[in-house]
Amino acid sequence: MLKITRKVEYALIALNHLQQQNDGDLCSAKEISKQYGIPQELLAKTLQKLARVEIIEAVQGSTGGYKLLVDPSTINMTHFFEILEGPVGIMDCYFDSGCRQLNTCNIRSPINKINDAIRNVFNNITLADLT
Amino acid sequence: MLKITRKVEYALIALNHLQQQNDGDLCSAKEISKQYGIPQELLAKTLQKLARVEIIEAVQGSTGGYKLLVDPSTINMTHFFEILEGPVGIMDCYFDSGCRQLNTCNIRSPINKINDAIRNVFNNITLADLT
DNA sequence: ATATATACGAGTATTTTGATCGTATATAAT
DNA sequence: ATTATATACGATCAAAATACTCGTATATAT
Repeated sequence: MLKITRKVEYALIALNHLQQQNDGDLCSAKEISKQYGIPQELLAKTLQKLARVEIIEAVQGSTGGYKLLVDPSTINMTHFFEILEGPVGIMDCYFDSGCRQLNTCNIRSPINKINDAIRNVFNNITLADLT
Repeated sequence: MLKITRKVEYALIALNHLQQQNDGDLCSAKEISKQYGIPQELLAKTLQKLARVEIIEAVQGSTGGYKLLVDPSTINMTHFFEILEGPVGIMDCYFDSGCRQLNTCNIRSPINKINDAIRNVFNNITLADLT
């Protein structure tokens, strides 16, 4: 309950790693996956997603890899999580409307307050806080 | 990601309901499950757990049911969640030690800070805030 | 050409969560 | 006493989410 996924975990580890590189230095998914003992393909997929939204830059080819493209202090965790996993909240009813209990639900308002509080926590933590 | 479970959701709905009863009035699991459209057996199991830790009282027999046993403002969400689901945190490494990445992990300290922030949010919300 | 990198859709495996079932016990009402 | 209806609880089954892998394509330095 209330756990982040491996995908997010791996992304955070990788971004921390990229932050510690000298400017312009590339790191491959293989390299990172080996160093931290995480599955290469899964990490690669996640980094590809981050490359698509231009948080990191992907360089193809035999000496390719990834490097940071933005100032990490400008990316907060709510934003980051939502790139990888969709809306941040402790219940789905907050976002979509497929809930059969919606009409009779007696905890919507407090749940919304909790959601706001959680999102607020994540809004105030940036990628730069990882290091 | 970061979702509470149905078990917890159902428990919150039920406790909200119990809070609205006149003092001493019992509600059965069946009654509550019908009113909010939630599975009776699952709700019952959850209420049994809460009865075991004496947050609610269970009365057996044909006119039995559950009623609140404590002042809801004395039970915070961290405590409540942990009764039903174990340790509150966005990653397990914070609690147990089965993680193969522990030694090489480069995000332990920031993860711990996030955990503390999340737990702090839940520490400051009580069952009484549900109503 | 070869080796090695990213790109990405499809597919499989595992784990977690959600829900149900069977049986036992308690108790009010008949 | 019997019946109806409650809780108690372990076991089990089903479904959904998550974690991971594979195959194929493309890019590029050597």
